[in-house]
Amino acid sequence: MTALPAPRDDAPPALRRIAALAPLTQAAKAALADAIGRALRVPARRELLTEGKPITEMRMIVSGWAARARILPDGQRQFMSFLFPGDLIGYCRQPAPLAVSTVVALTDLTVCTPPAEGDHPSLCTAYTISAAIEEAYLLANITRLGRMSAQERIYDLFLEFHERLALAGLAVGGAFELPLTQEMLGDALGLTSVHVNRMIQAARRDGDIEWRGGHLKLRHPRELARRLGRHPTRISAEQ
Amino acid sequence: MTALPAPRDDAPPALRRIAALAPLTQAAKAALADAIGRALRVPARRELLTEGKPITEMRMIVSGWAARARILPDGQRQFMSFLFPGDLIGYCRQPAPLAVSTVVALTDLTVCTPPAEGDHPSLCTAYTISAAIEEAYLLANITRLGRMSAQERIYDLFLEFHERLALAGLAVGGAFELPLTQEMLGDALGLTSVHVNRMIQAARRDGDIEWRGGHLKLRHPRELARRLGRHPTRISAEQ
DNA sequence: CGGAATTTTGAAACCTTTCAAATTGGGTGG
DNA sequence: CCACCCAATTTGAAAGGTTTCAAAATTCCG
Repeated sequence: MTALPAPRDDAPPALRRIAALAPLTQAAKAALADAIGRALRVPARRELLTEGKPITEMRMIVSGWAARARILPDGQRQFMSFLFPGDLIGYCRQPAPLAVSTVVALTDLTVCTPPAEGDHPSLCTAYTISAAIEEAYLLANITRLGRMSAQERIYDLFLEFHERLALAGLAVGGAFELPLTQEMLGDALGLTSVHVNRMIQAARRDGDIEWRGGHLKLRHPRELARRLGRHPTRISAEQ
Repeated sequence: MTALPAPRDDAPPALRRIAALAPLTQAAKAALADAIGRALRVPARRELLTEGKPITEMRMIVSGWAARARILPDGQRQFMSFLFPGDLIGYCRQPAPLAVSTVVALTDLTVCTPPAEGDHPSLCTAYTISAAIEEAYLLANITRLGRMSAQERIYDLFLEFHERLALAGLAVGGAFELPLTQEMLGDALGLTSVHVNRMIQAARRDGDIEWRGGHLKLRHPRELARRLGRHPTRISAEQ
């Protein structure tokens, strides 16, 4: 009896995510794995892109969390979206692109320079799908900010984290590492850290979440999603 | 003495906008003008795309206003962005795309099917730039919703309208046609129509705007932009 | 001209922010 | 291994901005 080739659950999260977006050829997988193997460290707080400055190179997050942000004249900060392993940074198609948002490392990161689009058509498809998904999450953030209460915003963002991290194999059973401060959550949700804190405490009291030591567990992700009327993000009819 | 070819200020606004994004070949201009000439009417309130449904064809707004929207389970509506003459609808690169937002006609529209990307490389560039600009305006909306007061949101959105309409030649001297109800503004700004109304009245009292009969005039656009710390949207170092 | 949609007004309730200060927690050096 | 320090979390009270719910006034359109 011969063993079937087992699905590689031990593949790097970044590779897992990209491979989940579009079927990759063996060559494309190898090229991406190679790039990931040569990833470099970036310390927390460092900017990978700065709003208004030219974008010279595409990057991919290999490990850690980053955020797209805008800084207002008065120093306030607004996060546009979060970036996880497998997410692209500076993927643009127009000539001489300028960054429309700053990208900042929220934790210590490792980032790599993924294979160029031209080299592997199957990777090109995955990059395109990745960009489309990212736009969908921008829209989700607009809806959160425009139409949800503070409590709903927090739950909805946690569910988004869960959905996205699961794609890279980084969330199991409603639980995942959450290396954010309550102030960072506030920067994403348009709330003060004080109010985020109060709503988190309410969520704990209600038995909806556990969050200690950088580890978050959603007690009833399904039921929470139902309460919020939240649907999984889909951008393509395929698969 | 021979007359120089004068810039065609009488070109259709949609063509003006696209031509302003990237230099177009004569053939591309002709093809686009031809498409615009065969535009069709779409009545107000009609949906041009529906969230979750397949996208079959690309469109371009020739005249009128539309919006990208999401409808929540409880019937609330959130506008993601507005679409003006020269803006693209359903321009996607991934296979079998599904609409991530509904697109609804806010006024009676005319829309056309613009030339496919493959036919004119210069148009492809313009489409790409158009998509990048649209993303920048999504980010602007996130910042508005997350970090601005009601009054600031209204001013900032009006300045965005001015900037975008000017590109198509539809705004002069700080004034333009604004065919929105205060409820629609609320749907974009995450506010109730009642509060939009109160803030609009305050803006009138302060002498910052005039708005009657669908016609809006910003009294001091420059000074208003300065007060808000608003910079023009730039996505490319070229031009 | 009539009816529907939109704008306007008021008062009270509600959610979120603000400002400060106290407490907790994690990491570092002695 | 403990003490210390800084960052992050937590708490309270008061102020503030926005929503809610009606109802009235106005405007637009057929």
